[in-house]
Amino acid sequence: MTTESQVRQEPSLLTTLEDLGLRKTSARYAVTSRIENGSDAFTAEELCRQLPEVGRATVYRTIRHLVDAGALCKLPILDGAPMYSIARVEHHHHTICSKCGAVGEFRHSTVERVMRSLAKEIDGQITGHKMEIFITCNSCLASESDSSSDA
Amino acid sequence: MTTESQVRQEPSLLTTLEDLGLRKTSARYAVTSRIENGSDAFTAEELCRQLPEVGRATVYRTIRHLVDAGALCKLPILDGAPMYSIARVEHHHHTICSKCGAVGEFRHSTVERVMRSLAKEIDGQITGHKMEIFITCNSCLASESDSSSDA
DNA sequence: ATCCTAAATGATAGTTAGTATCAGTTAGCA
DNA sequence: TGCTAACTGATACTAACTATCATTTAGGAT
Ligand SMILES: [Zn+2]
Ligand SMILES: [Zn+2]
Ligand SMILES: [Zn+2]
Ligand SMILES: [Zn+2]
Repeated sequence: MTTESQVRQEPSLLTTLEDLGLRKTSARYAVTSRIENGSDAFTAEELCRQLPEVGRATVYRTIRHLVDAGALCKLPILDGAPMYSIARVEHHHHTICSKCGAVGEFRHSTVERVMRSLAKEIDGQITGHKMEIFITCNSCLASESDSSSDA
Repeated sequence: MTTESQVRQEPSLLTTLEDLGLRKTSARYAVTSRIENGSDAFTAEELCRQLPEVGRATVYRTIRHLVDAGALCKLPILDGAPMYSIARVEHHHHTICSKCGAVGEFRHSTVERVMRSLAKEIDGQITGHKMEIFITCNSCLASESDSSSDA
């Protein structure tokens, strides 16, 4: 009856920081809860704006800790500041809506299998990979068809 | 006898710019030939340093034209300025050596096929994808095994 | 060949995104 | 309750661009 889902409660980002041996401060509480309560991917500057009571340096430092710990993904959106999103699954890839910037996470064994098979084709030793799928998300598709019906 | 390779000569980056309706200037000649004669991927700032006679704004502008035209790839190396490399194949992906930054290009139909099959799994409409494989390149592997033999 | 003009250049100033410094504050432990 | 290393945040700084604009130039017209 003591299933894994009961034992392992969702670890908050603040807990992640504690587990790194870092102190539980009010600034860190503010940053991590803002990230967890926010609905989507965000940039460092956005977070700074949303948390004027926390110093910029602290916001950036906290993000860096979380990225290093693997609790946040850093997504390089070309032309502009990188976005961050909570890493919910260990190894995964991202979908990014080119219209609205919504970020999704996915994992598919086929992708991983193909990666392994590429080892033969590629010179040197593979140490990792990254992949982003660019999409127009459903809500952007919906609003697109709205405006096209006006024309 | 008039094979395609004879008709279609390797289009230089300067020609790419001309084809965009841009003028053939000495600054553009300097930038494009430096890129073509350089051996590997480069950053914008590197190019500026190598071409002190060309204004920074012009270097950046020229790079942007070439990226827009698809003649250069812009690679987001996390933490730092993006690197650029000449796009030799239409659609392709990159290998990046984490040790020395060497950039390679590859294309494999399996990857593209998997992408198409992912359409079912993913919400929204796929518009494109990107993929980077991180490697330790052969020359970095060689120098690694050198130093380990010292220990 | 020379003139004309829009295109291009490059010095400089400005912006954005992030890092370093460091005096003051605070968490967590004794 | 006090101690001290960890942490904070104001400020200054740097890196990587981007905007401005007076000056120069490519390339077509004559
Ligand atoms: Zn969207
Ligand atoms: Zn993967
Ligand atoms: Zn290498
Ligand atoms: Zn592809």
